[in-house]
Amino acid sequence: MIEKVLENLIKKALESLGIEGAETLNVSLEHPEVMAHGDYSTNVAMVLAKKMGENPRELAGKIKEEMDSVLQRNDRGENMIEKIEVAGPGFINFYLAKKVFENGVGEILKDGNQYGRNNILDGQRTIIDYTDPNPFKDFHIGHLMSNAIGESLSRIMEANGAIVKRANYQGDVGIHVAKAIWGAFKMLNESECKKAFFGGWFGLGKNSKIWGQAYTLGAIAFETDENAKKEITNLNKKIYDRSDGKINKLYDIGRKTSLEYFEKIYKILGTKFDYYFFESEVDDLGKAIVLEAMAKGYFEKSDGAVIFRGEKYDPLLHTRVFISSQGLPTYEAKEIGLTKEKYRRFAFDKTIAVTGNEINDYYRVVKKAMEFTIPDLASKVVHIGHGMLRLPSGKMSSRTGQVITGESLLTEIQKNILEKMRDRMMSKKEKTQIAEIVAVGALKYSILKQAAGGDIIFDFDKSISFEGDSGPYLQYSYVRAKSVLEKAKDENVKAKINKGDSDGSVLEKMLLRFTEVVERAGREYSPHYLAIYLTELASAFSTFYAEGKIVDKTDAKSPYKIALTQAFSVVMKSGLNLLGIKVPEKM
RNA sequence: GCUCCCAUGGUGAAAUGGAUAUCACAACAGUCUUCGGAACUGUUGUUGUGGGUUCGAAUCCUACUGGGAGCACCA
Repeated sequence: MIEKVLENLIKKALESLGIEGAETLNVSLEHPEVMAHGDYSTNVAMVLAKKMGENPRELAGKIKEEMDSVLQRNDRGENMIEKIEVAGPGFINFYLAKKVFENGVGEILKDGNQYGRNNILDGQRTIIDYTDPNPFKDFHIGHLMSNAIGESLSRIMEANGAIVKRANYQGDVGIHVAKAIWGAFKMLNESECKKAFFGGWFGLGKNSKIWGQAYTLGAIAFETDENAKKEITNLNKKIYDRSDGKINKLYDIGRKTSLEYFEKIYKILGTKFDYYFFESEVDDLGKAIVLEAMAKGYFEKSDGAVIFRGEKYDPLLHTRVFISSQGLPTYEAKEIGLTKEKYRRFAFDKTIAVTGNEINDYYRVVKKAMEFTIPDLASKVVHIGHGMLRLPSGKMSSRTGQVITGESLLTEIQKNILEKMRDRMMSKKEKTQIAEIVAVGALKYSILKQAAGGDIIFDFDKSISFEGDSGPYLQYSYVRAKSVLEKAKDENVKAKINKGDSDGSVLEKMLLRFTEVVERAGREYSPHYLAIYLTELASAFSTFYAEGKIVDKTDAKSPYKIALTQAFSVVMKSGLNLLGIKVPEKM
């Protein structure tokens, strides 16, 4: 809104100066890094000066003079700009009038939890595909990472006006399943297997742990024991064609308990998927599409396998196998089938897959192959590769059993938080619930605060801090605000915005930037802009909070301060919600 | 070997080609009869190396050094 006003002003000033061609220049209008430099700043003079061969500062001065006189001619009562200054090498800085902030705060209170929502994506139909754990294997911290990013992106895109469907793509067939089943048969004796067939056995959580161990056993044997390798390959075939009743039963139980266990985790994390896709339902489709394209010459046979020569189209791509020499579709072919199947279920304008970045290079090959196999969909496919959660000791591997499961990590964090809460006067049940919200918040924030592409070095003691730059810090600032509002209610001081109340504080300025941050986070698929913003906002509120009493009957500005506090609580709650983080009412 | 990604205070990170490189942790020095101290204020300290483009470079180009990932039937 205000950006439009400023852009128009710049345009008018340039027109009256007779400067042409400014439209095509790369002119920016941005917030100066230092707030003392004003609310907005433009580099238009510096860009133009280069083109016109003039001194940038002098030109900035001329443009500023012109803008001042444009403002004079306009209705001064409606003027939203307090002053304009030329600074530095030729920046033109704008300082907004108090009433802009007062109106802004009023708008936040009026819109409530709708504040910040916008329509820049205009109903764009979007599928976001994330988490993607494999049944029969552990749900490890890498899956937590994909989930945190995917869920947050989903919410941000929704806030920007998209229609979002959440999808989860899981590998329920393949050699990893055979490894786990093989391991399970080795680990369990006759009677345990019998019990397993009746679905009894251990609790749900433990059951999943058994599968993780079974997988590790099978995976190691597969690499070190030739006999075992043969048995597992054989088992894999039997799983595929469902020819053995005993195996089928164990497979069905394993698949079911795995998926139920994942659901439990999604509930804690706050994700509800609209669609589930399984490899077993897209592999035939993917294979068929590839074979059809091979007839047209886009794929070729090599050593019995069907391959795609990516380097033919782009030197940065390479050759990949899409159908193995055994005739089984690989990940690449399945991904094509998946995309087609996604579209069949929900005709999307865009589909976004969130996965680990180790597949970045071959996703590029797959995308190129899509241009030939499913050309109408290929341009709608976006891949976001996130970094890995690394342990200080090195890479995580479920093959060697060196994993931290998502569950154990969350439990550990929750324990720390409960310890911190031990003096709180609350029931044990309430404490546990709050600790869960805070634990999930701490974990998600530590993932979302940095740009998605990079790795996160995961130090158990340091990464999950409850101070400063952390999820609990944000939740805590919200709880404090709520506490203030409680007191205001008790003392019957109501929020009110009077003309001239604004003092142009950092808190006011930050509050009004929420919408543009939501837009940017959506445009660049980067939740971390939001996370960073919320931390700055919380910090501004904490400073404001410490400056003096907010609720004070003797202070004429108290109603405005309460209004600010309320606006803060609204924005913080919405912002955290967009990160997929819940807010407790106390903690 | 080839390709891609990355390198920012002691540590972990941020920065749409813009002004004095921002934040947190740690360290040090302070604030506390309060609306919740999981807080606030202050101090110290940073763009891997060499060239180049630009009025202006952490950001773009180039060479090097160091790290990570990928490179044919796993995903």
